[in-house]
Amino acid sequence: MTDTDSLPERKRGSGVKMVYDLLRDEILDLKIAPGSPIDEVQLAERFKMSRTPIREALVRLAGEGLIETLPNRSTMVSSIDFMNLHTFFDALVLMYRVTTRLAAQSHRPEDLVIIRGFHEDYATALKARDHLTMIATNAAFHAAIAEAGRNPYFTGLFRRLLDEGRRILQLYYQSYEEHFPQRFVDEHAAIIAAIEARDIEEADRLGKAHAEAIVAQVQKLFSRNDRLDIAL
Amino acid sequence: MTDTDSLPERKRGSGVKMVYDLLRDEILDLKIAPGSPIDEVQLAERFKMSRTPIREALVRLAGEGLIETLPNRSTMVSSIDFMNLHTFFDALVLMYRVTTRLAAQSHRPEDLVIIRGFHEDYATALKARDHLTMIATNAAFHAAIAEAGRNPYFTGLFRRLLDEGRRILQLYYQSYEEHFPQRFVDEHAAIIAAIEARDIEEADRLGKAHAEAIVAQVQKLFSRNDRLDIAL
DNA sequence: TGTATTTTTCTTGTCGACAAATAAAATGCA
DNA sequence: TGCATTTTATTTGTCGACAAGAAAAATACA
Repeated sequence: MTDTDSLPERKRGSGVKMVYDLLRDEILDLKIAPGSPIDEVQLAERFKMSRTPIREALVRLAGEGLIETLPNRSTMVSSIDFMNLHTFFDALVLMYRVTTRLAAQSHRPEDLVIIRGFHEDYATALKARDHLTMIATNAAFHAAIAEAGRNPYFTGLFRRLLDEGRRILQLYYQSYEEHFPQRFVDEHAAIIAAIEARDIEEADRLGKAHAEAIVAQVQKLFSRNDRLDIAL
Repeated sequence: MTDTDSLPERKRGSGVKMVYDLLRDEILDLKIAPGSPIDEVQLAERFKMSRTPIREALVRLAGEGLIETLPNRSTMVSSIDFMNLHTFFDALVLMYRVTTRLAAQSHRPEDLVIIRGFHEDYATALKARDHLTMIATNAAFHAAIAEAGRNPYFTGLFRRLLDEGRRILQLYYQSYEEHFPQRFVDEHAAIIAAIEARDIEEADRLGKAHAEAIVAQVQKLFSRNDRLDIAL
């Protein structure tokens, strides 16, 4: 509830970004449930600004598929399409491979500093059993690898996939609390090593294996839930 | 100049889409040159509506990277980044492969009808030597193949790449008027056949070859221009 | 009581106006 | 004349208000 208590003064143009960033995080952290309605007026009151900048932020979020807008009617947080999760996984695995591969090929020394930073943040969050931070830093870690590959088209799609993945992993850890795989930290380390060694094929292989391990784990959970649904 | 003379009456909500679509086409057909400034007020007068819907259309175009907005300053058509064309080609070739492959795997009979439609439109435009239509229907043809693959993530990125490709091909044909490759029509036909036969590997191979042929041809031109630039 | 129609309420899409930020022009000064 | 500073002009970002559309509520009617 203490969102914008601090500064009633904002710089011109910063409002949109603020609303966009905050709403985006709330959606990706599942603080707003998929399907929830989004009320422009309510947001305007909350951020103490007019509906115009709110609307612009919403248009941008809609452009990234994070919210859906029914003309003349409501706008709501995009629901997760469980029926077509496989398309998501297909795209995710391919982008893991491509970005890791390109990073091995095109990275510069300074990229590795950033990547290692997120790697350590992830390990720390894992030890602290802090799901939210784990998920966010994991996404940041792989996004940083993609950036090191220096292909904005791949980076753009991959970011979108990682975002969607944040919501799915959030769901995952909510229903499956026990599992905190140290294994993923080790795999991250191996990926960094392959990138640094500029071993493209190895980076590709590790990226693929890493992605498929995550996908398999998530699929295991959801298939279990599927069976449950049928049983009920 | 006779853009919106006809209907001064528009339906609520249609204005944004209209401006968006028209501006998008003008950008992709190079009717507005990259780097050109975009004036909100001017557009508002031209379409006889207030700046609000214009602005929303611009925000969406910016979201797709077709225009660039400098805060508090001007907004202009995105320039083509010739220095990093290779990232574009990398992404394009991969998406050609992936989408053709997936189409061979997942298409339904009705998809082929649509694909064949664009195929014929393309052949017709080629015979008529109508560049603009050629380029647009070529993009539509491959977008239709992507749709048949039924992976919205790939389709989304591919559409973006095909859009950007429209601008580049436009440039290409402007400076290199002679070449109207019948070859591409034949390759399209071969791709359709592979998709229909559900021959995934062949579709992949043909998609890759087709993409690389186009890339090679465009690169040949631009490398020639590069040399010219150096000579001057 | 149940269904069709009207009325009301609520949300969105659009508008015109104003204010902040920047660029351009004008002025001052050496 | 050349440069720094002030003034003006232009353009963007934000605001409050209003009207169109759709959903919900209320009413009429069988």
